[in-house]
Amino acid sequence: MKLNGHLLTPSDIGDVNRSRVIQAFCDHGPLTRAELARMAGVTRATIGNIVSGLIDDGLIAEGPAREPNGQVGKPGRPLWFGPRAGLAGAVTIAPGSVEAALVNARGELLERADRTVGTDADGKAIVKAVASALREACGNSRKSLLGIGIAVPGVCDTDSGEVLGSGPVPGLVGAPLVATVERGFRARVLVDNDSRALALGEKWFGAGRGRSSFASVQTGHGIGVGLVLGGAVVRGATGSAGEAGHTTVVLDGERCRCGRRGCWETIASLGWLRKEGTRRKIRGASTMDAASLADRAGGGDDPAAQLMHSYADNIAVGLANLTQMLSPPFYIVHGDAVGGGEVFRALIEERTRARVMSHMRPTVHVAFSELDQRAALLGAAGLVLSETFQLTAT
Amino acid sequence: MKLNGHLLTPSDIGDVNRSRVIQAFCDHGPLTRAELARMAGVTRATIGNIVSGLIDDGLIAEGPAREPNGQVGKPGRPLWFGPRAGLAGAVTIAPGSVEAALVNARGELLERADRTVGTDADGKAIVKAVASALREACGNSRKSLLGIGIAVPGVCDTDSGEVLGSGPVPGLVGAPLVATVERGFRARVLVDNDSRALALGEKWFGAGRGRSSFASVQTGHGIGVGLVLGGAVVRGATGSAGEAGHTTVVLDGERCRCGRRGCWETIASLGWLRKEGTRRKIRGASTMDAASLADRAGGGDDPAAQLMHSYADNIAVGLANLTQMLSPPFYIVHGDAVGGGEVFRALIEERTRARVMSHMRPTVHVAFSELDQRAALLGAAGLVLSETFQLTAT
DNA sequence: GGGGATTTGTAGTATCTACCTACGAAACCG
DNA sequence: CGGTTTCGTAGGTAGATACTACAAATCCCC
Repeated sequence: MKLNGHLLTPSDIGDVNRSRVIQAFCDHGPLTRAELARMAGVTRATIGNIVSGLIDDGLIAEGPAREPNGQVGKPGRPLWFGPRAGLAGAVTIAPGSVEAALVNARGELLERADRTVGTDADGKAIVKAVASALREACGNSRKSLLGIGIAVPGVCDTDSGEVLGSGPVPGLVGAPLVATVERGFRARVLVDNDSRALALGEKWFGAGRGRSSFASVQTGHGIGVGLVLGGAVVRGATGSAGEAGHTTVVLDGERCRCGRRGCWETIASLGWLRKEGTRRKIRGASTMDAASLADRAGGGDDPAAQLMHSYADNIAVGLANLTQMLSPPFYIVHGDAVGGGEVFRALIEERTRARVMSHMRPTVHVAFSELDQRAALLGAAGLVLSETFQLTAT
Repeated sequence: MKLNGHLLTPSDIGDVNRSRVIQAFCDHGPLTRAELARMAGVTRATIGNIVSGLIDDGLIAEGPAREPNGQVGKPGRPLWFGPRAGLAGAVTIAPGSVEAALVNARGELLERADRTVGTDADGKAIVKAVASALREACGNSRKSLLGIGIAVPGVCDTDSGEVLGSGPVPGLVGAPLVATVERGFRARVLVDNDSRALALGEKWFGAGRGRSSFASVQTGHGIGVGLVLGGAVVRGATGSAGEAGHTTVVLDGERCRCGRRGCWETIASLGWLRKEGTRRKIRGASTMDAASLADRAGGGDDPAAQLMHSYADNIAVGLANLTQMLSPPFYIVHGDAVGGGEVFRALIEERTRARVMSHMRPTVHVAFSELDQRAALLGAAGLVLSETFQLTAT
């Protein structure tokens, strides 16, 4: 029986304020003390005290004075993360492969390493590959890591560090992933679902910067959602939130690979696209994706254009449901759909707006992620940053 | 451009800690300083300082010393809200009627008043009825109100105080509700959607006490959801979150009153129940509800039992979708379904578990609200408490 | 009946933090 | 070169909890 997460102590307010300043650096890039003070509505002296702590820790460094730009007054000294500040180890695990990286607080990937494993690899083999790739990417920086983040395709409980279920990489379930890496690197190790990691990547390094609420949507073979509400990612009981791909949108619809019927995935995944393309007798449907579909639709292929419309509309069904339920004002789409380009993005946005109640239409905005293939690794690093610099919402 | 909601100041930590202590009193009832200190993991001296501020404000009072109960040591003095502490005005607006009450921090309804208005009343008439009912319920306590909370059926933006849309009470849209009441009572006035208000009522005075995340589900003619995640209610952009009744669960299903197709409401509302009952040729279907259905099913009426099963299963479709998406560990059901009693509750819980992925089944718990007809008014009061005692999540 | 043990609530001091005011430093302008 | 503007910093003040020590109230046991 605890009182909501203990009480605040005077030194907590320092931690919180330092965290907020750090987030401001992530959101806005280099800033002078005076700029920070104006943003926060406090005096320059206060900001000076706060950043002096960060400078002592080596997280923040003074850049060279900005060249005079015609503005009167003493020019400010820009502050930002040093190139080796806020180092985090980042790992992504996918069927058949493991990737690791060393990421700094600027969101730069300083080192990368990957390993291939058998698609039917057991937990031991995967953990070994993770440790090996991490050693290659982060070995020299082991001492200065804030932590190591691991993004896993499947359900996992970040608090306990357990992987509870993973369709794509069954060997991971129950594997001593966190414990082993923690022992080997003597660093804090955090594991999370890959869709949520993508959301955290966007929050720290992408289009989610400065937004307190948004949804990140992974498309492709499966659909997963990472929700950020009030600045924090929603994990749910035992980390099982975000299985949006397996929400029912067609009661008594097609059988889904999860065993249930009419899941969103059954009408909005690559699997559906290819099957539907085949049914509509479109050439090359069995290897089709959003990119090739958009190409052909743009080239005047009418059946392709119609199929693209259906694909966007089916994706919009789930986005609309999310909007009705939670009304996050912003969607960041990852994965296959991004290949469809601006035309496809606009189509998804338009169809989503059409599918929500009229008064919330103006609030719907759909963007495609610009983090490309770095997204997953940045997400794993974001996991570490979010845990290290915990922000108490106002 | 602001730094996330300003920085924390030393005096903020007092506010936060006082708020947390207040929430502890709501969650656990009367507590001594020593009990609070143990819960919070701080010394008794610290708690003594915190509560002394609350005692000075008149919010908390020392009760009579507990009678010695065989435990050694000096007996503690229980502290709790005084009977006239934390007074809030509470208003609920429904088609044809307005209800107001004076509620204290204990969750007791000290005064009540109601007014009837025409179902086609315009904004002016409704606002007048609200003011009149409030004067009767809270007139004498006007000076000591923390604020006034108003629960409205429809979409409303709590920040701006605007009612943006209301199917049941169209006259409210755009009415100067908040401004008028604020002027008349010189108190802070907060308006929110009724489903979210129910959630806040449960959070402060019901089964939501002490839970950081849960979902409150209103059943009956329409379906609305109030989500509490991390201690805060989810409002979404312009307050439009919670329209779960209008999420698509049957693609291309029946036309819904909202104009779209296959909304959850089309298969899980009283309207569906009565139509389906008629279709199945069940006597008295046109006025049937969960209570009468459960009665007849319990009396051995097989068609009724089957219909009840379908009703529960259809409600479970939406709860399962919520679970897949957000995995709140706890559902508190209000409205018509509560009439179905324990049998119906167990049925909904069982069907929801059957409809979610296997690993999250143990996390699903469905409860019926025990706040009965007070729920809405307590929710309106909870709105005031939540705004007054803002809690920063850990 | 009385001493010891246990628990409760309250002083007083130390520590942490942001706030406020004032000041030197560095640029622009005329 | 002086005036103006802006930037960063130093010193004192105020608010809050942490810690230690102490008086008070009850039970237990001899």
